[in-house]
Amino acid sequence: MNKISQLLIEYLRVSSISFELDEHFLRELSKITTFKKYPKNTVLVQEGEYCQSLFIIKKGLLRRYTLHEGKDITLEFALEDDFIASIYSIITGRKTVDFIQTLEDSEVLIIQVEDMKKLNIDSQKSLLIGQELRNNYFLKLENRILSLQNDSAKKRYADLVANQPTIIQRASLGQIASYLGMTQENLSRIRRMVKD
Amino acid sequence: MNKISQLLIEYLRVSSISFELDEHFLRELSKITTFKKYPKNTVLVQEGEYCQSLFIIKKGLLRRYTLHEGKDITLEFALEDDFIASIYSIITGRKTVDFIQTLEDSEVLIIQVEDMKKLNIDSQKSLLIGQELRNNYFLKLENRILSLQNDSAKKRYADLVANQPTIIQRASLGQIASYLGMTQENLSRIRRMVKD
DNA sequence: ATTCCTTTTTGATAAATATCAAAGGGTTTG
DNA sequence: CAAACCCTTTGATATTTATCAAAAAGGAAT
Repeated sequence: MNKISQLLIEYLRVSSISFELDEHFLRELSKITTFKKYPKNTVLVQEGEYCQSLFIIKKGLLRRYTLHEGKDITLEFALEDDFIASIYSIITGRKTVDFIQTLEDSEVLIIQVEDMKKLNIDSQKSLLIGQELRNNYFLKLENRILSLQNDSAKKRYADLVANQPTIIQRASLGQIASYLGMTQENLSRIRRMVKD
Repeated sequence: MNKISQLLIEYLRVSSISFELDEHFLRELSKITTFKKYPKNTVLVQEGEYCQSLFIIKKGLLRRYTLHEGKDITLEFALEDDFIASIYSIITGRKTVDFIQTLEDSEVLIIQVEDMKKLNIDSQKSLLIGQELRNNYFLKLENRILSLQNDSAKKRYADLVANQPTIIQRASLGQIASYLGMTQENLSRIRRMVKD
């Protein structure tokens, strides 16, 4: 068993995927998986690219963002044992409208989704995994919508502190503020209020 | 070919599903599909139920909503040839936290997702359909997030008018306002401003 | 039409958030 | 060390949005 299989197994154990994957499947999957290290602030994916890559984060912190009317808007943070991708591009086959960058020195596993079709594996199994990934993602998005739709800026910040406390320390104020749908000045003031 | 098959075929043709379904598949699917009419303001699904139903709307308008801190919050509208469901409950198998109601006299096809497992069909095919439904849904949610995260109330309203103009006429002000994440007083004023 | 009920609009005011400009605090770099 | 840079904080003000209360406008039933 090679290093990449090992890392994949670790990922599957830690992540919310409830699947038991057999050795054969893992061996096949590891064939199309690469392991890479990137320094802080590296842009892995850029607007306008056709991006079918799935990044599984073994170490570090990544961010997906877009330019909405010229402004840099954070769409998503992804920590150790999360994955991140331009799902829009994977689904539609069109050029991505997002960027993905590292916010820290990071180590990732990269899987080209299109390569999965070439594997000698049970296609049903990979469909089921895809289904589970989509399900998890969906639950995240629904919560995010409810929060943006109804909660005050203060509440949204408090929820982020409660649910993803390390992001507060590891990302910049502006990146967090845009993720929460507010200006960085407002977030700065909220943060001060909460501290006291 | 019975009436339900007919309706299913129509749905598949009109909706964004890019699938060609063979007769066998349709015949099987129609076995577990029922057709029902409901008068306006009927609650089809209630918080606390285990709900595995998928509603395909042939006529009318439905709304999914939840009680968030006591307030009625619209999560989704669904028109003719949309589908609507408590996807949370389907995914997690837990009790739903949402309600689904008709806003007009409506006609729907109902499929119990759990029944699909019993069908004598190519399971790969049904996985692929599920995948496509999830993909479409995902794209909707991403747009919704971007809008709630960045746009002003005025812009959110304008986008709704542009993208789902009939909802403006068919749902009540309060239902639309909560969907857009604002108070109904604010929406009332915005609407007046836009008219002039 | 009259009553009753619900929804929408309006008004006055308060609170939340954005904007713009400048100052402060670090860190890196020459 | 000073200069340059980036990020964060602070201040003053404007804008947006929410809140609360009441009036107006529609609909449905009698």
